[in-house]
Amino acid sequence: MRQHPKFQSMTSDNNSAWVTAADVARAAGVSRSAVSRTFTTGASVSPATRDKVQRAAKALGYQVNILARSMNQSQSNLVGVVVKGFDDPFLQSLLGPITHHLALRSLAPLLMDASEPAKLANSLRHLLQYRVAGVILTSGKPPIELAKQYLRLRIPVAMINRAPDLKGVDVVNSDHFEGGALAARKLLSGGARNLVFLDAPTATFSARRRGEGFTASLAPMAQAGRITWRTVQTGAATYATGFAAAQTLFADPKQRPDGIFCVNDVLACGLVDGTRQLPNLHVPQACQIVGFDDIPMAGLSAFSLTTVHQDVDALARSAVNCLTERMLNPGMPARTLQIPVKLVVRSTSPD
Amino acid sequence: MRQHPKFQSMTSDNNSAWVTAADVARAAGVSRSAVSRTFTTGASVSPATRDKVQRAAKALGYQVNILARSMNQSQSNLVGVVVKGFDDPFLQSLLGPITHHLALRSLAPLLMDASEPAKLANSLRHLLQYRVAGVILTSGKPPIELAKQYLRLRIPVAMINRAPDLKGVDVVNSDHFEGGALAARKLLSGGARNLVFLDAPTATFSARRRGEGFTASLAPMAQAGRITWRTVQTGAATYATGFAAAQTLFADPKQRPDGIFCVNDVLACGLVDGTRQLPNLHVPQACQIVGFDDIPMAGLSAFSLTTVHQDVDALARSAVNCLTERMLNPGMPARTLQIPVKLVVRSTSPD
DNA sequence: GTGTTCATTGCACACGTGTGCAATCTGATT
DNA sequence: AATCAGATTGCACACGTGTGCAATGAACAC
Repeated sequence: MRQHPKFQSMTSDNNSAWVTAADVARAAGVSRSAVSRTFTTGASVSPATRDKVQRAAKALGYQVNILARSMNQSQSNLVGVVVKGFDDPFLQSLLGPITHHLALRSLAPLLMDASEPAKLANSLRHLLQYRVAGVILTSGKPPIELAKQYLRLRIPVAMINRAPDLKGVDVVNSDHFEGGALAARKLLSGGARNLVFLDAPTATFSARRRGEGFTASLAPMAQAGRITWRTVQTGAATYATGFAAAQTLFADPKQRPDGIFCVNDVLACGLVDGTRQLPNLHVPQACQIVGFDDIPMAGLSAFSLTTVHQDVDALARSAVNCLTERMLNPGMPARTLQIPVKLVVRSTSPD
Repeated sequence: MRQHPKFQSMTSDNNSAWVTAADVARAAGVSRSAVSRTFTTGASVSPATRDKVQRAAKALGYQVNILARSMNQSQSNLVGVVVKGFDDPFLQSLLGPITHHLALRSLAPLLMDASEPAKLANSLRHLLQYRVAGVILTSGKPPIELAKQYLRLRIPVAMINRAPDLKGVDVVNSDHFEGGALAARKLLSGGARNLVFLDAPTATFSARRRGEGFTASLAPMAQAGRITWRTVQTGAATYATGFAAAQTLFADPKQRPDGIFCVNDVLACGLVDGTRQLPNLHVPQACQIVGFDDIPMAGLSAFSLTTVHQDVDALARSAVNCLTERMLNPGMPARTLQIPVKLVVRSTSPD
């Protein structure tokens, strides 16, 4: 409820609760501009007035109104963070670093859920209303017409682990291909000769690259006839699916795999758990298992999974970097960054 | 970089990119007020003009500037969500529902990390700058002087699973006491006679209540000398700690517990895993284990943990409810809500 | 035809801030 | 002492929106 002008004098002294720069100025005996400049980095204020202002501000409990500041320069310091649901452990582990690196640049994350694809467009529209300074997409292909709008408005967009198919959008990816290759080489050096790539039907860019890296490293020996390998499609990439896969993978005694590369850790952990139920099947002696992501669960002694580690901190840092650099220089050509991965050897593979 | 007035006519036609209500008004041939009213629920606009405006808005890609709206009514529709780090699986599972229920009321979560206690005060100060419509605290005791400031500014604050020791702040808690009692009764009915409450040193309100409920339910039989029980303090409440606890708990063959209540699931899962390494110790035959929280990991077949389920959706919904009600009626007396818990029986207890 | 009620519309002000411009002040140099 | 350069300050405008108030117009009853 806005105050009518004629009543304003009655309420301006207190009550309205929110302390404004004008209040501080009055208390400190300076102009409102001085207050503004005190709280603006790089502005010209004498030490004396700055001191007076800060003293008064502290006494009154003044906080700069970021909304007003944002409107004035017609851009907020909010960054939209779009996630697909909150169930995926890997995306969860991305959230902390993103928040951290945004905070380092005094940006704040505005969380948006786009679990259903239809929601994504709405999320992006909502973010537009907040005049976000940028957007980090951890999933979902942005609707093309909205992407153009973002581009036209010069709002930086950065995507993590997504296909670099959108012009003008920075992409930060783990080196999924190399990760797949690492997994393949580890399995081979561990003695595996009948290999399986356990894949899920959601054919994401990351998953595809992992598979490509895996099979590329297998190709020479496969062509020489020294190993066999096949891809097994599961249901959704869940723990339960991985658990169930143990049954089917080892059902045929004549065709038992001795090395399995899972497209991600959730699937792999389920598989490890599932193999425990099977008689005479010791991991890693009878069969090695390698996962991907290195989510916290993979490190637990219940699974102790050998896996390909994604550097979530570097992913987050690079994405935020892309945003801030593009904020300063909107015309900058789009980049595609590769973040190195590394193999973490635990108990589901020898050594 | 703001445009100088004399150049404005050169740029106003396009370029500035952001479409304002004035642009829409011009295109639709109506006043700017009409545009504003079209996008304000409950305002008075004729169907004819509303239609013209919406058509023009769509054509120009107009999005209401929420920052400007917020400033005008001197309150944003951002809600601060303060979490302590992003590692705790239970808090992670709270994030989704909170976002969801906020979105239902067209509020957006502004994430703030307060992993170090010192950060908490800063987080709350930052939120003040955003003129947040409310704050949800999932951890950390708010500094008393800042709390007063929030109270004075009539900013609703809701806490989840915290001690209701702050006046004027709504608190939503799971019924930890009853949860502890449920665990005790389950263990007793399963035949346990030498009980242990596995606690962590972080003496949070939730943990204390769980312990109190547990011991209260044990008291009668303990006084009758029919059972024994003790509290065992571990290190930090982590998986590794729980894993290690298995060794020490069963070290003395003369004093082996046959029923253990863990203060949370992470600890319990570690313990379950740890007991697997011990010879001749079958869960649940030799020893039952009950956890608390029902985090996703507890349901995995690797642990299949009997545990006390917290209704995260109800917790989130209630917290958001408290906020919105208090936004409408700031003077409302503070409430303390109890959310029922329920026992989820899995494989670490009989039946 | 006249008077009355009510929905609709436009004007203008307010929200709280950053900042260009001109005026003023400070201190050093000639 | 006079001059000048540079630092500091205040004024006023702009950011984009919501809304009270008065004016306009339509619909309706007599």
